[in-house]
Amino acid sequence: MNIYRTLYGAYGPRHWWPGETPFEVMVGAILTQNTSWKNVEKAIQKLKEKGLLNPKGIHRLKPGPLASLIRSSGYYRIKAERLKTFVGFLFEQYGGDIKKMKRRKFMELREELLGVNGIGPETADSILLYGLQKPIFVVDAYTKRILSRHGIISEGASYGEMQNLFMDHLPHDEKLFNEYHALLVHLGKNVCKKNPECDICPIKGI
DNA sequence: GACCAGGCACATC
DNA sequence: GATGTGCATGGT
Repeated sequence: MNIYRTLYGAYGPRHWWPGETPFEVMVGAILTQNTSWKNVEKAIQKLKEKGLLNPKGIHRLKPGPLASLIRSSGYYRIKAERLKTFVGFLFEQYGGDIKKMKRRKFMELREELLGVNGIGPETADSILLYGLQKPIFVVDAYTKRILSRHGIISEGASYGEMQNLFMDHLPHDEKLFNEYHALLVHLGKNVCKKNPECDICPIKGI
């Protein structure tokens, strides 16, 4: 919590995860797997231009054409399949209705998502937190790097261990989890990269 | 021309 | 359970 307060004091609210709709956030969560957000934005933009950035639009597209639209996000063939699989799940279980999905108990939904091929823990948690406003903490490469570099966790720590570290010590508040993770990403992107020695890192020594 | 970026599945031991 | 590999574009 001290780290959170320090980061918030340094950078203020980040208003994070760009995306006009929950579905857009979910698509972004899959496309950004091991990929820079800039490349994902271009792919999202293409889908938008074609009016296909909605469950029906993706559902009707064939993998080939979908792959060429999302080419800029890398791994485009496998990601086209993953989007198709996810949207297939959305229609199969929830009739293609995000609102219906949102009404599901979220820890049970999390298990369902993890069962979908192409959705791992980070993607599932991003969908839940940033797409559906559920109180779950998202761990990503930035989070892991920052925690291990400051000696808060060991390098080999698992996803669950890192997630529990936050969730065991913080109130389960969606807004807090959202903001906290966003601040960690901001720190990772804008500070750690330029200062690998951590001299100017605001959370040094906390 | 390396190296990296908001992972995941799958094979193998 | 741990470790290794394929997937692919675009920026530095």
